[in-house]
Parts: sequence; structure tokens; C-alpha cells
Amino acid sequence: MHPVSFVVDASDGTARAGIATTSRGTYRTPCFMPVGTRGAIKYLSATDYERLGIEIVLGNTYHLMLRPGADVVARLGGLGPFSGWRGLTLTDSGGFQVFSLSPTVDDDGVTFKSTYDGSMHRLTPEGAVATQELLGADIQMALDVCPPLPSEPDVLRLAVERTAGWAVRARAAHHRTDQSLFGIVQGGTDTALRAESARRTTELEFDGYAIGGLSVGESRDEMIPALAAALEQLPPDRPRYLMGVGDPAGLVEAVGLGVDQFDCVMQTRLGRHGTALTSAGKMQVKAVRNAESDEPIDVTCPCEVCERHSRGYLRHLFQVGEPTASRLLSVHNLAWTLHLMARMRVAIAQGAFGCLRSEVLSVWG
RNA sequence: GUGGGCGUAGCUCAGUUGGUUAGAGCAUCAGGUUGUGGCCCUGAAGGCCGCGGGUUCAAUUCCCGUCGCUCACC
Repeated sequence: MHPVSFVVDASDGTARAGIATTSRGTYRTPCFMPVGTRGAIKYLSATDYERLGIEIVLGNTYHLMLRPGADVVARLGGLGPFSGWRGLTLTDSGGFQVFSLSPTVDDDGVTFKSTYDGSMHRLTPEGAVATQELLGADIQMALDVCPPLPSEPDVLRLAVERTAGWAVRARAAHHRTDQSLFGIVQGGTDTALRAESARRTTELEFDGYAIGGLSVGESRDEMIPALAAALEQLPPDRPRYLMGVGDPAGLVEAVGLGVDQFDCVMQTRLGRHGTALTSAGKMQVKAVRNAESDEPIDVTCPCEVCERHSRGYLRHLFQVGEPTASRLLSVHNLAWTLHLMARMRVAIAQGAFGCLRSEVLSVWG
């Protein structure tokens, strides 16, 4: 019995909609998971998560093990209770920091220099599992090697080999039965390598499967075939998670290929710095043309920010550096994306996904 | 009133021993941002160098006048 059960309720071509059930609750797919790296979605509170209808939030092992420490989080009840969040949680393993922080990587693990105080820290596949068991999220991720793109073939091959070897060790080290463990597929933009990595990961019978190492420098035209090659090898009865992708075009393309869940920092990062996602594309809220606008950010958006606040007000807040500006636009961008996911679920159920996909790509493609 | 200092981009200021299209930071505007190091990167626009006159081949620069701001003294 897998800690995560997954039921596909509807499909439209290769796109699918369903419900994943963990020991503590469910999430509907296709699902967008906002990123709360250090135990908080930046500028938001747990009550905000609830109002937004968020079902699962991502936290980061690397950051939480350094501050406040996984043992502290464990003593305070685990990531969910620690952060006052009653919904579901997933912890990333630290594999992405292999990409973003360029630590020393060897066959046995990764050595990081802390970005907080310069101290040295070691993360192995077993250590990542143990740390994530302490953090206590509903889903934990196996430690992987995420190389940048483009990378030389030997670099991609080595990343796949290490990720595969670490997956075996993570699987063996994982003991908590109330917590799921997802394996991660690597392979860059090489379709054959992607397929191989997916097959080798699948053999280990993880609770779910992630596709990592994409949206790290390649174009969407390079990403799609690599993604498709991996997805073809994955079992249909397990959740499929495309890591780090959250641009609207990427979301609809990936859902169309059969991806079930996503995380992305884009929504909150863009929001913090003044860019809104709208049905007409990206909007620079700070632009002078918004100075005297009484319009909402997006007339089609049902969120509390669009219901209440004008572009002129939001622009003003950004102009004077009020933190509320970042908060409100983060709320909007998350609500807008969650609404898009909900529309995709409905469209799949109605057999109209192709129509929605075309509509989104006409703006965001 | 007398004497000194300062007037250069929206703001704060460099610069010029007189010599190509006068610079920076911030701000503005336009892009970028994808398992977050509380950001960062790229580009653009923007100047009668206070105003008037003089000297000079050439003045933002030197001289005279004038206006404004400022400090000190009376």
C-alpha cells in the first residue's frame, strides 16, 4: 500500500484529472503547489493559504535543515503544524540547490557551504530521507543531481547515474509509512536518456515520480520532447510532478502531456517585484500607464485583490515601496494560477482541454 | 548691506589645467526572471552645464554682469 493513492477521475487525450490521497488528506490534480522555501510562502500567512484554497505547499530541506534545523521543526510538530498550516506539505530534497548553489558533488552525496553562516553541511541520499522524516511533510523527494542546461553529455550521464544510485539508497532508507517518497527523473533534453532515467526510477516503485532538471535554461521546444519521453515510461496510477515549472504555457503543455502537479517560485517572485499574471499576459504593475487606472489587475480574475484594489493603488504601493504591494501581488498571482489549474481540471472533465490549451497558448505561447 | 561658497539629468553629485557625441548612483520607462541566497540582470530615455554678455579658432570650464540658494559677518 502506497502512502499516496492516486485516482484518475477524467482524462482528455493524455491530459488527466484526479485526486491524490495522502495519510493526512487529499489534493486535486492537476495541482499547483506554491513554494514556501523556509516554512512560509513569502509575504503570506497560513490563513492566506486557506483563503486562497491552496491544498499543498512546498518547503525546502536545505533551507530548513540550516534554519531552524530539522530537529527543531520536528519538536514543534513537523512542517505543517510548525507553520500553522493544516493542509498538505511536500519537501524538496535539496537537489535543486545542487543546481543553484554549485556545491561539491561526489558519488556519495553533496557538500554545501551554508549560505547563512558559511559552515559546511553534508547531504547524502540517506541523510536527506532522515532529515525529511524529521521535517515531516506528507511527501518527501529523493535527493537528486540537477545539472544546468545546456550541459555536456557526460555531465548529464553522470547526473542520471548518481540520481539513480541515490534513488536506490533513498528507497532503502525510507521508513515512515505516513509519508510518501517520490523519485526524480533526470536526463537533460536527451530523450533517450530521459526515457532510461524514467525506467530506472520506475523500477524502484516510488509513491510518485517527478521530472527534474527542466526549465533550467532550455527553451520550451527543447523541454517538451524530453518531458514527453519521460512521461511515456511512468506508470499511469502514480502522480507525476514536473518540478519548477509554473509559467502558464508550460503548465498547459505539461498537463496536456499527463503531468499532475507542479511547483514554481515564479508566481511569488514576479508578484514581489511588480509583475502580475493576467488573462492578457504579464503586466508591469509599476508602469506609469497604470497610475490613474481604476481597473483591477485582471477583470476575469476572481481573487480578493482584483475584487477590491485598483491598478492605480497597487502601482502606488510599489512606487513607494510598501511591502503590502508585494503581498497583494503575490496573492493575486497565486490565486490566478490556482484558478487556471481549476479551469484545467474542469476542461479535462468536460473533454474541452484542447480549447483551454489553445486559449492559454495564444496569450502565453 | 559686506564678504565667501554653490547653481551640471527628476534627485544627490562627479567632471572640465578651455578641445570629439558632458558622466555616475538613485529614480523613471521597457524587457528578463521557472524544485527562491528577501533579489538580480539587460537595455532605453532623460542636459540651451541658472540667465545675459565678453575673451577665444573653440566656453559647462576663463572674465564681467545678473538672478536664485546658502553660510559668515555687520
